[in-house]
Amino acid sequence: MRLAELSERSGVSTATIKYYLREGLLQPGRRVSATQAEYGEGHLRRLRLVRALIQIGGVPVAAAREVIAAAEDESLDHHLRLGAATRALPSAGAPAEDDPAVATARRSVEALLERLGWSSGGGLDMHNPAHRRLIDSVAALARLGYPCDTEQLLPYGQLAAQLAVTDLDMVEEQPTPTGQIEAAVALTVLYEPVLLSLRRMAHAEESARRF
Amino acid sequence: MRLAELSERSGVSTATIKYYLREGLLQPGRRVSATQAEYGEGHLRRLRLVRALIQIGGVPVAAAREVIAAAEDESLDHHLRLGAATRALPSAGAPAEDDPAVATARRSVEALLERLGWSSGGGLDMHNPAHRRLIDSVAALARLGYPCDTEQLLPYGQLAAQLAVTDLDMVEEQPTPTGQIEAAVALTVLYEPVLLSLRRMAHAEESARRF
DNA sequence: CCCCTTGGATAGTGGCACTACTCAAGCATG
DNA sequence: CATGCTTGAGTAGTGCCACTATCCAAGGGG
Repeated sequence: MRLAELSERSGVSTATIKYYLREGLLQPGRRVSATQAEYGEGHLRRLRLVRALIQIGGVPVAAAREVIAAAEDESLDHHLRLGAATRALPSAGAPAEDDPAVATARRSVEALLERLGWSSGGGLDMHNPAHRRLIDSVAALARLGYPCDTEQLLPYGQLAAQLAVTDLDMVEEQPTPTGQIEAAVALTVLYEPVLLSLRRMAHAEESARRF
Repeated sequence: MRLAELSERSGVSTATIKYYLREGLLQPGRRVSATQAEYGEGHLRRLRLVRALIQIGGVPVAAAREVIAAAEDESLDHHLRLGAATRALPSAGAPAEDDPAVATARRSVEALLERLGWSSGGGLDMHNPAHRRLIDSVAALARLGYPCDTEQLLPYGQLAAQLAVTDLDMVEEQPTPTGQIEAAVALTVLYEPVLLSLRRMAHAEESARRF
Protein backbone atom coordinates (compact mmCIF):
# COMPACT_ATOMS: atom_id res chain seq x y z
CA MET A 1 0.00 0.00 0.00
CA ARG A 2 1.03 3.61 -0.40
CA LEU A 3 1.41 6.37 2.15
CA ALA A 4 -2.17 7.57 1.69
CA GLU A 5 -3.60 4.13 2.34
CA LEU A 6 -1.33 3.59 5.33
CA SER A 7 -2.61 6.88 6.66
CA GLU A 8 -6.24 5.98 6.09
CA ARG A 9 -5.99 2.50 7.59
CA SER A 10 -4.14 3.69 10.69
CA GLY A 11 -5.99 6.94 11.22
CA VAL A 12 -2.69 8.84 11.33
CA SER A 13 -2.26 11.82 9.01
CA THR A 14 0.29 11.55 6.21
CA ALA A 15 2.14 14.53 7.69
CA THR A 16 2.54 12.72 10.99
CA ILE A 17 3.65 9.51 9.27
CA LYS A 18 6.31 11.47 7.43
CA TYR A 19 7.36 12.95 10.77
CA TYR A 20 7.66 9.48 12.28
CA LEU A 21 9.69 8.34 9.25
CA ARG A 22 12.02 11.29 9.74
CA GLU A 23 12.33 10.48 13.42
CA GLY A 24 13.10 6.86 12.70
CA LEU A 25 10.06 5.42 14.45
CA LEU A 26 9.01 3.75 11.24
CA GLN A 27 11.09 1.96 8.62
CA PRO A 28 11.00 3.59 5.17
CA GLY A 29 8.82 1.74 2.71
CA ARG A 30 10.19 -0.32 -0.16
CA ARG A 31 11.08 2.25 -2.78
CA VAL A 32 9.30 1.32 -5.99
CA SER A 33 10.53 4.39 -7.81
CA ALA A 34 12.14 7.71 -6.99
CA THR A 35 8.83 9.16 -5.86
CA GLN A 36 6.85 6.17 -4.68
CA ALA A 37 7.13 3.71 -1.86
CA GLU A 38 5.29 0.58 -0.89
CA TYR A 39 4.31 -0.21 2.70
CA GLY A 40 3.20 -3.57 4.04
CA GLU A 41 1.13 -4.94 6.88
CA GLY A 42 4.21 -4.81 9.07
CA HIS A 43 4.41 -1.05 8.63
CA LEU A 44 0.77 -0.70 9.56
CA ARG A 45 1.25 -2.83 12.64
CA ARG A 46 4.32 -0.91 13.70
CA LEU A 47 2.61 2.38 13.14
CA ARG A 48 -0.29 1.33 15.34
CA LEU A 49 2.15 0.27 18.06
CA VAL A 50 4.01 3.56 17.90
CA ARG A 51 0.77 5.50 18.02
CA ALA A 52 -0.45 3.54 21.04
CA LEU A 53 2.86 4.00 22.86
CA ILE A 54 2.78 7.75 22.27
CA GLN A 55 -0.91 8.50 22.64
CA ILE A 56 -2.05 5.98 25.25
CA GLY A 57 1.23 5.26 26.97
CA GLY A 58 2.41 8.86 26.93
CA VAL A 59 5.86 7.82 25.82
CA PRO A 60 7.89 10.70 24.34
CA VAL A 61 8.77 10.30 20.68
CA ALA A 62 12.49 10.11 21.43
CA ALA A 63 11.96 7.33 23.97
CA ALA A 64 9.70 5.42 21.60
CA ARG A 65 12.51 5.50 19.05
CA GLU A 66 14.92 4.00 21.59
CA VAL A 67 12.48 1.25 22.46
CA ILE A 68 11.82 0.38 18.84
CA ALA A 69 15.52 0.37 18.07
CA ALA A 70 16.35 -1.90 21.00
CA ALA A 71 13.51 -4.25 20.09
CA GLU A 72 14.96 -4.60 16.60
CA ASP A 73 18.59 -4.85 17.57
CA GLU A 74 19.51 -8.40 16.66
CA SER A 75 22.81 -8.17 18.48
CA LEU A 76 21.13 -7.99 21.88
CA ASP A 77 19.95 -11.17 23.51
CA HIS A 78 16.34 -11.95 24.21
CA HIS A 79 16.34 -10.95 27.87
CA LEU A 80 17.87 -7.55 27.21
CA ARG A 81 15.49 -6.86 24.39
CA LEU A 82 12.56 -7.81 26.58
CA GLY A 83 13.72 -5.16 29.01
CA ALA A 84 13.79 -2.50 26.29
CA ALA A 85 10.57 -0.87 27.37
CA THR A 86 11.77 -0.60 30.95
CA ARG A 87 14.56 1.70 29.95
CA ALA A 88 12.28 4.08 28.09
CA LEU A 89 11.05 5.99 31.13
CA PRO A 90 11.89 9.67 31.10
CA SER A 91 14.87 9.55 33.45
CA ALA A 92 14.49 12.28 36.01
CA GLY A 93 16.96 15.10 35.66
CA ALA A 94 19.11 16.00 38.65
CA PRO A 95 20.43 13.27 40.95
CA ALA A 96 20.11 15.52 44.03
CA GLU A 97 22.27 13.12 45.98
CA ASP A 98 22.83 15.48 48.89
CA ASP A 99 19.15 15.58 49.81
CA PRO A 100 18.66 13.64 53.06
CA ALA A 101 15.14 12.62 51.97
CA VAL A 102 16.64 10.91 48.94
CA ALA A 103 19.21 9.09 51.03
CA THR A 104 16.50 7.79 53.37
CA ALA A 105 14.35 6.80 50.42
CA ARG A 106 17.26 4.92 48.89
CA ARG A 107 17.69 2.89 52.06
CA SER A 108 13.96 2.13 52.23
CA VAL A 109 14.01 0.90 48.67
CA GLU A 110 17.10 -1.23 49.25
CA ALA A 111 15.40 -2.85 52.21
CA LEU A 112 12.26 -3.39 50.17
CA LEU A 113 14.14 -5.12 47.38
CA GLU A 114 15.79 -7.39 49.89
CA ARG A 115 12.46 -8.24 51.51
CA LEU A 116 11.01 -9.02 48.12
CA GLY A 117 13.99 -11.16 47.25
CA TRP A 118 14.71 -9.14 44.12
CA SER A 119 18.32 -10.10 44.00
CA SER A 120 19.27 -8.26 40.85
CA GLY A 121 19.24 -5.08 42.90
CA GLY A 122 22.98 -5.30 43.39
CA GLY A 123 24.29 -3.77 40.23
CA LEU A 124 21.85 -3.75 37.36
CA ASP A 125 19.00 -1.97 39.05
CA MET A 126 21.05 1.08 39.82
CA HIS A 127 21.07 1.84 36.11
CA ASN A 128 17.39 1.12 35.75
CA PRO A 129 15.41 4.36 35.41
CA ALA A 130 12.54 2.71 37.27
CA HIS A 131 14.78 2.37 40.29
CA ARG A 132 15.68 6.05 40.32
CA ARG A 133 12.09 7.02 39.76
CA LEU A 134 10.99 4.89 42.68
CA ILE A 135 13.52 6.54 44.97
CA ASP A 136 12.51 10.01 43.83
CA SER A 137 8.84 9.25 44.43
CA VAL A 138 9.45 7.81 47.87
CA ALA A 139 11.56 10.83 48.73
CA ALA A 140 8.79 13.18 47.61
CA LEU A 141 6.27 11.34 49.78
CA ALA A 142 8.61 11.48 52.73
CA ARG A 143 9.13 15.22 52.28
CA LEU A 144 5.37 15.67 52.49
CA GLY A 145 5.32 13.81 55.77
CA TYR A 146 3.90 10.49 54.57
CA PRO A 147 6.00 7.66 55.95
CA CYS A 148 6.35 5.42 52.91
CA ASP A 149 8.88 3.11 54.50
CA THR A 150 9.50 -0.52 53.65
CA GLU A 151 6.39 -1.65 55.49
CA GLN A 152 4.10 0.62 53.44
CA LEU A 153 5.83 -0.30 50.21
CA LEU A 154 5.81 -4.03 50.72
CA PRO A 155 2.20 -4.70 49.66
CA TYR A 156 2.78 -2.66 46.52
CA GLY A 157 5.89 -4.64 45.75
CA GLN A 158 4.14 -7.95 46.27
CA LEU A 159 1.31 -6.87 44.01
CA ALA A 160 3.83 -5.80 41.39
CA ALA A 161 5.43 -9.22 41.58
CA GLN A 162 2.05 -10.84 40.97
CA LEU A 163 1.43 -8.56 38.01
CA ALA A 164 4.80 -9.43 36.55
CA VAL A 165 3.92 -13.12 36.55
CA THR A 166 0.65 -12.45 34.74
CA ASP A 167 2.36 -10.10 32.31
CA LEU A 168 5.21 -12.43 31.46
CA ASP A 169 2.72 -15.25 30.95
CA MET A 170 0.99 -13.12 28.35
CA VAL A 171 4.31 -12.41 26.67
CA GLU A 172 5.22 -16.08 26.55
CA GLU A 173 1.94 -16.86 24.83
CA GLN A 174 3.35 -15.18 21.73
CA PRO A 175 4.78 -17.81 19.40
CA THR A 176 7.66 -15.91 17.75
CA PRO A 177 10.57 -14.13 19.45
CA THR A 178 9.74 -10.93 17.59
CA GLY A 179 6.17 -11.22 18.74
CA GLN A 180 7.35 -11.64 22.30
CA ILE A 181 9.47 -8.50 22.17
CA GLU A 182 6.63 -6.51 20.72
CA ALA A 183 4.21 -7.92 23.27
CA ALA A 184 6.59 -7.05 26.09
CA VAL A 185 6.82 -3.46 24.91
CA ALA A 186 3.12 -3.10 24.28
CA LEU A 187 1.97 -4.78 27.47
CA THR A 188 4.50 -3.03 29.69
CA VAL A 189 3.53 0.40 28.47
CA LEU A 190 -0.14 0.00 27.62
CA TYR A 191 -1.21 -1.79 30.77
CA GLU A 192 0.08 1.13 32.81
CA PRO A 193 -2.92 3.36 32.12
CA VAL A 194 -5.14 0.31 32.60
CA LEU A 195 -3.68 -0.29 36.03
CA LEU A 196 -3.78 3.36 37.02
CA SER A 197 -7.35 3.82 35.86
CA LEU A 198 -8.47 0.71 37.70
CA ARG A 199 -6.76 1.90 40.85
CA ARG A 200 -8.50 5.26 40.69
CA MET A 201 -11.83 3.61 40.02
CA ALA A 202 -11.22 1.25 42.92
CA HIS A 203 -10.51 4.27 45.10
CA ALA A 204 -13.86 5.75 44.15
CA GLU A 205 -15.59 2.45 44.81
CA GLU A 206 -13.91 1.86 48.15
CA SER A 207 -14.49 5.45 49.19
CA ALA A 208 -18.18 5.15 48.34
CA ARG A 209 -18.33 1.98 50.40
CA ARG A 210 -16.81 3.64 53.45
CA PHE A 211 -18.72 6.93 53.48
CA MET B 1 8.37 34.21 56.31
CA ARG B 2 8.85 36.17 53.11
CA LEU B 3 8.96 35.03 49.52
CA ALA B 4 12.72 34.59 49.51
CA GLU B 5 12.64 32.34 52.55
CA LEU B 6 9.72 30.34 51.19
CA SER B 7 11.74 29.85 48.04
CA GLU B 8 14.84 28.77 49.92
CA ARG B 9 13.03 26.34 52.23
CA SER B 10 11.08 24.71 49.40
CA GLY B 11 13.80 24.70 46.81
CA VAL B 12 11.47 26.41 44.32
CA SER B 13 12.69 29.59 42.64
CA THR B 14 10.91 32.84 43.48
CA ALA B 15 9.98 33.21 39.82
CA THR B 16 8.21 29.86 39.88
CA ILE B 17 6.45 30.66 43.14
CA LYS B 18 5.16 33.87 41.62
CA TYR B 19 3.99 31.86 38.64
CA TYR B 20 2.12 29.47 40.91
CA LEU B 21 0.57 32.41 42.74
CA ARG B 22 -0.61 33.85 39.45
CA GLU B 23 -1.99 30.49 38.43
CA GLY B 24 -3.85 30.12 41.71
CA LEU B 25 -2.01 27.04 42.92
CA LEU B 26 -0.94 28.88 46.02
CA GLN B 27 -2.87 31.30 48.21
CA PRO B 28 -1.40 34.82 48.32
CA GLY B 29 0.44 35.57 51.53
CA ARG B 30 -0.89 37.90 54.22
CA ARG B 31 -0.13 41.36 52.92
CA VAL B 32 1.90 43.19 55.51
CA SER B 33 2.35 46.25 53.31
CA ALA B 34 1.89 47.23 49.69
CA THR B 35 5.10 45.50 48.72
CA GLN B 36 5.55 42.80 51.32
CA ALA B 37 3.75 39.60 52.19
CA GLU B 38 4.05 37.07 54.93
CA TYR B 39 3.83 33.31 54.30
CA GLY B 40 3.32 30.61 56.91
CA GLU B 41 4.05 26.92 57.31
CA GLY B 42 0.81 26.15 55.51
CA HIS B 43 2.09 27.87 52.40
CA LEU B 44 5.29 25.89 52.55
CA ARG B 45 3.40 22.67 52.94
CA ARG B 46 1.07 23.48 50.09
CA LEU B 47 3.95 24.48 47.88
CA ARG B 48 5.69 21.19 48.50
CA LEU B 49 2.48 19.31 47.65
CA VAL B 50 2.03 21.25 44.41
CA ARG B 51 5.63 20.65 43.45
CA ALA B 52 5.36 16.92 44.10
CA LEU B 53 2.12 16.67 42.12
CA ILE B 54 3.67 18.45 39.15
CA GLN B 55 7.19 17.05 39.21
CA ILE B 56 6.72 13.53 40.51
CA GLY B 57 3.10 12.95 39.59
CA GLY B 58 3.36 14.65 36.22
CA VAL B 59 0.09 16.48 36.80
CA PRO B 60 -0.34 19.48 34.48
CA VAL B 61 -0.46 22.84 36.24
CA ALA B 62 -4.07 23.45 35.21
CA ALA B 63 -5.17 20.07 36.59
CA ALA B 64 -3.29 20.68 39.83
CA ARG B 65 -5.24 23.90 40.23
CA GLU B 66 -8.53 22.05 39.84
CA VAL B 67 -7.52 19.47 42.40
CA ILE B 68 -6.43 22.08 44.90
CA ALA B 69 -9.59 24.06 44.38
CA ALA B 70 -11.83 21.03 44.85
CA ALA B 71 -9.92 19.98 47.95
CA GLU B 72 -10.55 23.40 49.46
CA ASP B 73 -14.14 23.77 48.38
CA GLU B 74 -16.06 23.70 51.65
CA SER B 75 -19.38 23.34 49.87
CA LEU B 76 -18.53 19.85 48.63
CA ASP B 77 -18.98 16.93 50.96
CA HIS B 78 -16.17 14.77 52.19
CA HIS B 79 -16.61 11.93 49.72
CA LEU B 80 -16.65 14.20 46.71
CA ARG B 81 -13.59 16.07 47.89
CA LEU B 82 -11.78 12.81 48.46
CA GLY B 83 -12.44 12.02 44.83
CA ALA B 84 -10.92 15.31 43.67
CA ALA B 85 -7.66 13.80 42.56
CA THR B 86 -9.47 11.20 40.50
CA ARG B 87 -10.94 13.84 38.27
CA ALA B 88 -7.59 15.46 37.57
CA LEU B 89 -6.51 13.06 34.86
CA PRO B 90 -5.93 14.65 31.48
CA SER B 91 -9.21 13.67 29.88
CA ALA B 92 -8.51 12.21 26.48
CA GLY B 93 -9.61 14.34 23.58
CA ALA B 94 -11.96 12.83 21.02
CA PRO B 95 -14.67 10.40 22.11
CA ALA B 96 -14.29 8.37 18.90
CA GLU B 97 -17.58 6.67 19.59
CA ASP B 98 -17.89 5.17 16.13
CA ASP B 99 -14.74 3.08 16.50
CA PRO B 100 -15.72 -0.59 16.84
CA ALA B 101 -12.65 -1.27 19.00
CA VAL B 102 -13.91 1.31 21.48
CA ALA B 103 -17.37 -0.22 21.55
CA THR B 104 -15.93 -3.67 22.25
CA ALA B 105 -13.66 -2.22 24.91
CA ARG B 106 -16.61 -0.52 26.55
CA ARG B 107 -18.46 -3.82 26.81
CA SER B 108 -15.41 -5.57 28.26
CA VAL B 109 -15.06 -2.89 30.88
CA GLU B 110 -18.74 -3.01 31.77
CA ALA B 111 -18.49 -6.75 32.27
CA LEU B 112 -15.36 -6.31 34.34
CA LEU B 113 -17.03 -3.81 36.65
CA GLU B 114 -19.91 -6.18 37.14
CA ARG B 115 -17.59 -9.05 37.92
CA LEU B 116 -15.75 -6.90 40.43
CA GLY B 117 -19.00 -5.81 42.01
CA TRP B 118 -18.23 -2.14 41.44
CA SER B 119 -21.81 -1.08 41.50
CA SER B 120 -21.30 2.63 41.02
CA GLY B 121 -20.64 1.91 37.36
CA GLY B 122 -24.22 2.77 36.51
CA GLY B 123 -24.11 6.51 36.32
CA LEU B 124 -21.21 8.15 38.09
CA ASP B 125 -18.38 6.28 36.48
CA MET B 126 -19.34 7.39 33.00
CA HIS B 127 -18.22 10.86 33.99
CA ASN B 128 -15.06 9.63 35.61
CA PRO B 129 -12.03 10.33 33.40
CA ALA B 130 -10.45 7.12 34.68
CA HIS B 131 -13.29 5.17 33.12
CA ARG B 132 -12.80 6.76 29.72
CA ARG B 133 -9.08 6.29 29.94
CA LEU B 134 -9.51 2.63 30.76
CA ILE B 135 -11.74 2.13 27.74
CA ASP B 136 -9.31 3.96 25.46
CA SER B 137 -6.42 1.86 26.71
CA VAL B 138 -8.28 -1.41 26.29
CA ALA B 139 -9.32 -0.35 22.80
CA ALA B 140 -5.70 0.43 21.91
CA LEU B 141 -4.57 -2.99 23.12
CA ALA B 142 -7.35 -4.65 21.16
CA ARG B 143 -6.36 -2.79 18.01
CA LEU B 144 -2.84 -4.17 18.38
CA GLY B 145 -4.24 -7.68 18.57
CA TYR B 146 -3.88 -8.28 22.29
CA PRO B 147 -7.15 -9.68 23.63
CA CYS B 148 -7.51 -7.71 26.86
CA ASP B 149 -10.99 -9.00 27.58
CA THR B 150 -12.65 -9.28 30.95
CA GLU B 151 -10.66 -12.40 31.85
CA GLN B 152 -7.32 -10.67 31.28
CA LEU B 153 -8.45 -7.56 33.11
CA LEU B 154 -9.87 -9.30 36.14
CA PRO B 155 -6.61 -9.90 38.03
CA TYR B 156 -5.66 -6.27 37.49
CA GLY B 157 -9.01 -5.17 38.84
CA GLN B 158 -8.72 -7.38 41.88
CA LEU B 159 -5.27 -6.07 42.59
CA ALA B 160 -6.55 -2.53 42.22
CA ALA B 161 -9.27 -3.30 44.75
CA GLN B 162 -6.64 -4.53 47.20
CA LEU B 163 -4.58 -1.39 46.66
CA ALA B 164 -7.61 0.78 47.28
CA VAL B 165 -8.13 -0.81 50.69
CA THR B 166 -4.51 -0.16 51.67
CA ASP B 167 -4.65 3.38 50.29
CA LEU B 168 -7.90 4.32 52.02
CA ASP B 169 -6.53 2.93 55.28
CA MET B 170 -3.61 5.30 54.97
CA VAL B 171 -5.98 8.18 54.30
CA GLU B 172 -8.10 7.36 57.33
CA GLU B 173 -5.02 7.45 59.52
CA GLN B 174 -4.99 11.21 59.10
CA PRO B 175 -6.72 12.85 62.06
CA THR B 176 -8.26 15.95 60.45
CA PRO B 177 -10.65 16.13 57.47
CA THR B 178 -8.32 18.54 55.70
CA GLY B 179 -5.45 16.18 56.31
CA GLN B 180 -7.48 13.34 54.84
CA ILE B 181 -8.21 15.30 51.68
CA GLU B 182 -4.58 16.22 51.26
CA ALA B 183 -3.50 12.67 51.92
CA ALA B 184 -5.98 11.37 49.37
CA VAL B 185 -4.63 13.71 46.72
CA ALA B 186 -1.00 13.05 47.56
CA LEU B 187 -1.30 9.30 47.89
CA THR B 188 -3.46 8.87 44.81
CA VAL B 189 -1.07 10.76 42.59
CA LEU B 190 2.30 10.06 44.17
CA TYR B 191 1.89 6.33 44.59
CA GLU B 192 1.31 6.02 40.85
CA PRO B 193 4.97 6.33 39.92
CA VAL B 194 5.78 4.06 42.85
CA LEU B 195 3.46 1.39 41.54
CA LEU B 196 4.63 1.75 37.96
CA SER B 197 8.29 1.65 38.89
CA LEU B 198 7.77 -1.42 41.04
CA ARG B 199 5.91 -3.14 38.23
CA ARG B 200 8.73 -2.47 35.78
CA MET B 201 11.32 -3.65 38.26
CA ALA B 202 9.25 -6.76 38.91
CA HIS B 203 9.18 -7.37 35.15
CA ALA B 204 12.95 -7.24 35.05
CA GLU B 205 13.19 -9.55 38.03
CA GLU B 206 10.68 -12.06 36.70
CA SER B 207 12.23 -11.95 33.25
CA ALA B 208 15.67 -12.61 34.74
CA ARG B 209 14.21 -15.54 36.63
CA ARG B 210 12.72 -17.08 33.51
CA PHE B 211 15.62 -16.63 31.08
C1' DC C 1 -1.07 15.48 -21.29
C1' DC C 2 -1.95 16.98 -17.08
C1' DC C 3 -3.06 16.32 -12.48
C1' DC C 4 -1.98 13.89 -8.39
C1' DT C 5 0.98 11.59 -5.16
C1' DT C 6 5.42 10.85 -3.23
C1' DG C 7 9.67 11.73 -0.59
C1' DG C 8 12.57 15.32 0.97
C1' DA C 9 13.22 19.52 3.20
C1' DT C 10 12.28 23.63 5.84
C1' DA C 11 9.64 26.47 8.49
C1' DG C 12 5.76 27.39 11.36
C1' DT C 13 2.16 26.36 15.16
C1' DG C 14 0.29 25.83 19.66
C1' DG C 15 0.73 24.32 24.16
C1' DC C 16 3.22 24.03 28.35
C1' DA C 17 6.10 25.26 32.25
C1' DC C 18 8.62 28.14 33.42
C1' DT C 19 12.09 32.37 33.33
C1' DA C 20 13.76 37.00 32.62
C1' DC C 21 13.05 41.69 32.90
C1' DT C 22 11.13 45.96 34.16
C1' DC C 23 8.73 48.96 37.27
C1' DA C 24 7.39 51.49 41.31
C1' DA C 25 6.58 51.12 46.17
C1' DG C 26 8.43 50.61 50.26
C1' DC C 27 11.46 48.61 54.28
C1' DA C 28 15.85 48.60 56.62
C1' DT C 29 20.42 50.10 57.53
C1' DG C 30 24.06 53.28 58.14
C1' DC D 1 18.01 61.10 55.07
C1' DA D 2 20.20 58.49 51.41
C1' DT D 3 20.95 54.04 49.56
C1' DG D 4 20.28 49.67 48.25
C1' DC D 5 17.59 45.68 48.45
C1' DT D 6 13.24 43.02 48.35
C1' DT D 7 8.50 42.62 46.99
C1' DG D 8 4.38 42.13 44.04
C1' DA D 9 2.66 42.94 39.59
C1' DG D 10 2.83 42.65 34.86
C1' DT D 11 4.63 41.46 30.36
C1' DA D 12 7.36 39.26 27.29
C1' DG D 13 10.53 35.70 26.12
C1' DT D 14 12.60 30.77 26.27
C1' DG D 15 13.04 25.96 25.31
C1' DC D 16 11.01 21.87 24.39
C1' DC D 17 7.77 18.96 22.21
C1' DA D 18 4.62 16.95 18.88
C1' DC D 19 3.09 17.84 15.24
C1' DT D 20 1.47 20.62 10.83
C1' DA D 21 1.89 23.33 6.64
C1' DT D 22 4.05 24.50 2.60
C1' DC D 23 7.00 24.06 -1.16
C1' DC D 24 9.57 21.47 -4.49
C1' DA D 25 10.92 18.38 -8.32
C1' DA D 26 10.39 13.73 -9.99
C1' DG D 27 7.46 10.43 -11.48
C1' DG D 28 3.03 7.54 -12.38
C1' DG D 29 -1.70 6.89 -14.18
C1' DG D 30 -6.21 7.89 -16.35
